[in-house]
Amino acid sequence: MENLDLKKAGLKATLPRVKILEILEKNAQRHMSAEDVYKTLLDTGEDVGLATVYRVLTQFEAAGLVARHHFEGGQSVFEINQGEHHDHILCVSCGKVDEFVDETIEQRQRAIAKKAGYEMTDHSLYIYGICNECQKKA
Amino acid sequence: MENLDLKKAGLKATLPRVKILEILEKNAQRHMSAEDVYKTLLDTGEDVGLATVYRVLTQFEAAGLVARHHFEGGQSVFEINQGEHHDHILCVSCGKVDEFVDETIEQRQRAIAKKAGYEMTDHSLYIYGICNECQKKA
DNA sequence: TGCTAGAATGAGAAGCTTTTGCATTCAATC
DNA sequence: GATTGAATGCAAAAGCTTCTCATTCTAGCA
Ligand SMILES: [Mn+2]
Ligand SMILES: [Mn+2]
Ligand SMILES: [Zn+2]
Ligand SMILES: [Zn+2]
Repeated sequence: MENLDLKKAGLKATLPRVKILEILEKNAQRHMSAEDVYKTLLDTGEDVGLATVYRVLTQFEAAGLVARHHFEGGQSVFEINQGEHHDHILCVSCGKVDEFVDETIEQRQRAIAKKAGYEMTDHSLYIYGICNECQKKA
Repeated sequence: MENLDLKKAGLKATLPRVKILEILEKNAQRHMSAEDVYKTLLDTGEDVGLATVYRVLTQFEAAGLVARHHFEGGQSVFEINQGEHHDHILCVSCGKVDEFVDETIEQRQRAIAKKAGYEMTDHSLYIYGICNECQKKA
């Protein structure tokens, strides 16, 4: 029940918020731009404004419900926050996105931050390359 | 002599290109946005258009003369490409930027890409945190 | 269940960064 | 110094995101 998650996050259970959370949970596409979410809403027959999609996604981010990523090439993309942190590897040719967790890297990052005198708050790591299928095509 | 670098890169030694390369080499600020470069040009009395700054920086990037980074929060920033690749750690409070190289992380990234079936072309790693000075202020 | 107050929404305008079109200017070569 | 294609400047436009404000809706309570 999405309403509970929203309540827990201190957000009123409005129709746009419920629907957007639903879309992100349904996971048709794990990483979606605001525009993607907006189009999905329209396809579903929901009449929600794009501005609201942006507002809601930002609120979800602040509430910790979703994570925002900045993949190369422009728009922010969002994904529902379930389970633990992970990083991404992307195909620059077809746009495929894979996820990974590497504890060694996480550790090194913490060490680097500490050594540089920073109190680490966040980090972002993207690996870009050509995926298997795209290599074959070339 | 900037002209040589430009020639080597297959670029005509035009005034905008020479001046922009100069600015990036002079290193007043290691990581500059197009706007930063533009303002510096104006301050120097050079009458170069912002569009040209963008065009030139993109050409420099393609030629390998500069690296483009996407720090959190908007504009692309550029830095002259001297020496080897490095990654960045940024203060989310004052904007300070530090650089680091970690061979362990570089290695792990290559391993991850390989394992995922990607031919790695690039990667970007940003660590965000609160720097020493900003911690004291808080 | 009906009301009310305040929060949330939709539509469009606006904001920012970056790119593009085009007439003009310039760098390189002869 | 003249020639020619490349480079530039300006203004317009594009793309993504945020903001404004009148209207609608949710939550809480009578
Ligand atoms: Mn992900
Ligand atoms: Mn750097
Ligand atoms: Zn691919
Ligand atoms: Zn700081």
